[in-house]
Amino acid sequence: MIKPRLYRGMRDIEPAEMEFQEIVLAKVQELFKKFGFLPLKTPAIEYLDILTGKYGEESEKLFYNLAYGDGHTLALRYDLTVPLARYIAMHTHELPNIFKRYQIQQVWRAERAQPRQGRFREFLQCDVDIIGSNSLVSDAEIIAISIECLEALGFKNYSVKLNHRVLLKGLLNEAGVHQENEMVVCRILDKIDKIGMDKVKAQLEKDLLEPGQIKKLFTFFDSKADNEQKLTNLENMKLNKDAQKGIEDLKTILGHLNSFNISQDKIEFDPALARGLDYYTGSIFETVLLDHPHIGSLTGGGRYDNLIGVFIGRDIPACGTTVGLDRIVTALSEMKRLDKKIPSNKVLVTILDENYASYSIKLASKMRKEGITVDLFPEPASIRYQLSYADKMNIEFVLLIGENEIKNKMIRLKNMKTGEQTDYPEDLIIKEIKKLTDKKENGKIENAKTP
RNA sequence: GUGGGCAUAGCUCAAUUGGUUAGAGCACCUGACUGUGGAUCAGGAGGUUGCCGGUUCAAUUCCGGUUGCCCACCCCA
Repeated sequence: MIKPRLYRGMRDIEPAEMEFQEIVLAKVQELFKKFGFLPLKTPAIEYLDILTGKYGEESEKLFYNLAYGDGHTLALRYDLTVPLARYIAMHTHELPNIFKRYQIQQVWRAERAQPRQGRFREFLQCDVDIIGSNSLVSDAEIIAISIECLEALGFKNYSVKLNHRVLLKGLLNEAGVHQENEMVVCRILDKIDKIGMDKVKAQLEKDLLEPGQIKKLFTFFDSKADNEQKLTNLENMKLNKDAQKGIEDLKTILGHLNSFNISQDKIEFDPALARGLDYYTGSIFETVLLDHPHIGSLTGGGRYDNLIGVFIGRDIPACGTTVGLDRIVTALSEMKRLDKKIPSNKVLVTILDENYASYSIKLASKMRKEGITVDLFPEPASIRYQLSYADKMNIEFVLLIGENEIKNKMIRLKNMKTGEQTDYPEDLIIKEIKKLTDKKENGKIENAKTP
């Protein structure tokens, strides 16, 4: 015998959770379509050199590398953005000048799994990207779509953090931070919210920066004002070109977001936000749940204007975000929005007698043609056995079909909730069932807790 | 990758300072109920106490190792 087990970070998504995931997925997908995005799928496996050199050293340690007999070096995709860039590079001439695509597929990362934080080694990402435009309308639209996504799923207390890579670079330059220290400094700065200003200062002082540099840096980050004010404050400092470019971009994006009718208080300009992936070149953003900080970001993205160029030697601007579907489901289930028992509007058609199995099959088929969801019991068995199944499956309506029914030409309908049983002539039974299940379906829609 | 905790029935957990046959609830199966589920009652099945070694007359309990899981940090979706 082989002990059944799962590789760490992998999980089975069981029927109840899967049904829930499908509801969430349908909403997300509908939204992407509404924004005019086209679907795309790419393979799980890519050549290793397609993936390397894009994410940064730390991330690339998390690739699942595949050994294969023919000597090719392969890996499972780490995200959906680089495969998209590869796809664009292979099809530049056929694609429209602006290409908006959404993609919903799994990605794999060999990091330590942590279910409570919605963190797995295999997880579902929903990406939306706009390829081919420099316009900051794209950045704003991508942020708008992330927000609409969360709104559609019923999230309320979230915040979109927004920053700009060029601005960040400019600010670090102003403070004289060496390039090799940039990432480390960013990472520490990022923790201002979590561990507080003083601890951050202490960490920076520890053989990284001079007190003078730290003082300078904090003139940029130490601000409680609103977005507009923060940006204006920075602008008034007359900083280097990079910083100014970043500020200008962010102001423009915030302006467009206004036009998208996105309320400004959902967005927080955070000059310390860095984000991990190397390929970002402009705006960067992510969303977090204020009540569930341990879950980390639900969405994250930014502008990456020279990623595609890596494959064709000519830059094509691009901007996009990913929506972390598994993480969203984790968050919703933590918020108790996930109803484990999804009400069923199925009808169970029983087979009580082997001799009349064909009658049950035919009736089930007829009902399905009428649009009724029918679960046909697969074998002749005792009523007890089949009713107990219906009970476990939360099925409300059961059709009893056995010798009595065939002889009397009456089908017995049992309501599992009330225990009531009524006999209907063959020609009326479908109509009756349809009436009952339609009613239930409507009630279900009216009463459905929006996840 | 760093730190901490846990490991006993399918699940959730008991088992006195180390002491006889490792228990309970839920779930499962059978019957009361030969055409009626949930409720009740009676019974049944289910275990190499993660694995390997050590200490001891005796280990679920103590020690060492190992594997797995959980939590936090890091990073991220």
